[in-house]
Amino acid sequence: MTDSPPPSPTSAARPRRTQAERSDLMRTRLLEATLQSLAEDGYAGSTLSSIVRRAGVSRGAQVHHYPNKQALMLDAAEDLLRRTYRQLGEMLLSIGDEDDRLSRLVEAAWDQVFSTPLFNAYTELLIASLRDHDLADALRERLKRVQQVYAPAVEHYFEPIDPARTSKADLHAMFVQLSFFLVGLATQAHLMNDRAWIRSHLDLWARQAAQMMRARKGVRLPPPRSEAWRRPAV
Amino acid sequence: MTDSPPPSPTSAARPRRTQAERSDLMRTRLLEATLQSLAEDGYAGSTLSSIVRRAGVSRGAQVHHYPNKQALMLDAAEDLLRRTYRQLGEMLLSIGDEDDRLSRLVEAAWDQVFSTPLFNAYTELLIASLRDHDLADALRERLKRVQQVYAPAVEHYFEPIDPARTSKADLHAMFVQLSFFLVGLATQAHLMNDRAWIRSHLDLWARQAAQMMRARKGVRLPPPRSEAWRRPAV
DNA sequence: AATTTTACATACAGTCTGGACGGTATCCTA
DNA sequence: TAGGATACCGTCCAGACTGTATGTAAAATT
Repeated sequence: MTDSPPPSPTSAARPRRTQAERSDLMRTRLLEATLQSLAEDGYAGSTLSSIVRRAGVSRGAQVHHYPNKQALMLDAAEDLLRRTYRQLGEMLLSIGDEDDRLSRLVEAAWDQVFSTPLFNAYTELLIASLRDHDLADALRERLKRVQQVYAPAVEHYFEPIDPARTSKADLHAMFVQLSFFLVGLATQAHLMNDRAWIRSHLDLWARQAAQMMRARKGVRLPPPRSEAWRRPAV
Repeated sequence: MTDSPPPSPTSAARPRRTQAERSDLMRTRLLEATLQSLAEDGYAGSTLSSIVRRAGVSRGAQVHHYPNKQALMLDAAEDLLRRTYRQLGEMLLSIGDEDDRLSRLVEAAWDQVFSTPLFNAYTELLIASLRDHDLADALRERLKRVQQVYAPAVEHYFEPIDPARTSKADLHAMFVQLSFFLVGLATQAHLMNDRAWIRSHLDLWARQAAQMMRARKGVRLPPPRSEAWRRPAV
């Protein structure tokens, strides 16, 4: 996958870029600025003018790549979910193989994903999707992908304590529930000015989940990566 | 607390309204329209023009009672939380004294509060408060009140199964967690097109909570109402 | 090297928003 | 019942936002 700079060895002193390079770079800058803007200024506050200003490009560049605001937002949502996707994967890999895997996981999820500014952008898109059905479709579609990464890892790392009482479906449901809890927390954490308080709630969830499931013994390898994992884009 | 209509017995054929009556009615109409608009059109979509149109009043009336948009929104938030406050109270009273009080409660909370359009308005205000600090202050303040209604009811209706393992604080925390879960659900339910799926998640929470707590036996009276309950306004 | 296509820039048009203002109707008080 | 206060109305205005139209440079194609 290492692409060596082909025919032109004087790439250092080359101001010439291929069209695709120019486009890619421009799109990247626009998406980055859009997500930052969403996180900082919210959905309504993210006007095209402000995004372009933030990205340091002209208004014309944006309109060239994205014919209207919705197109930009859709692509930004796409990009955001792909990032979150990767981030959740890295988070899963970062948790060790100790017995307190549950509490480690929930804390890592909060620290590395749900409490980050980037996740604020997701929240904004989420609320906006209540009324923008195209956006809702895009989010729904991508959300399935994220769950595909999530799901196999659950069974890889955890098992029911009492299989008679707790089904595998329950196990998965627990983590879906966790994600909802974390989303709810993310939208209201700014009203609860206590950091330790949040910790204690994360811990409570872990203790509570520990009554239904436990970490599998001797699991040292990371979970199998789903097909969708590697695919770079749609 | 029953206020008898005082000196004027000919109130039926009286087109004259007192100034206070006029103001109250106007404010009520504006707040009602604002909350409806928040729920249907979102925070950004709730412009003064649209609100005024929805309320069927003039632009001047609004500006007379609320000098700027923020004032209107703050009062609307106030009103919304007071309504939610009452609604949660009624919900608590509506649950019976059977043993499945837990699952009844979580379903009632979802059906009667968190899944309603009115709660959408709350969601909008919540996200808006991420950037509007005045709004955040107002919400934070009022949220405490709601929790004051919530808290005593918890201990009134439920008790830990194993007091050695589950503290009263844990009990309360469980319900805080429930509310966060429900908020998270409310913001994403439109992406999960399955009604039964939601039910099953509510049920899972109840089953899970049932491992830590149980309904107190023989509790037939409603919980003691906190001071804040009756107070009509700030 | 000429020409076509793509990437980017600037200027402008139409719409909408929030707030201000001048005027009128209704109510209260003395 | 007269005069002041309060409630309400309709319009105007400056700013901002989105989308479009037009122009220029850079790259690709022939």
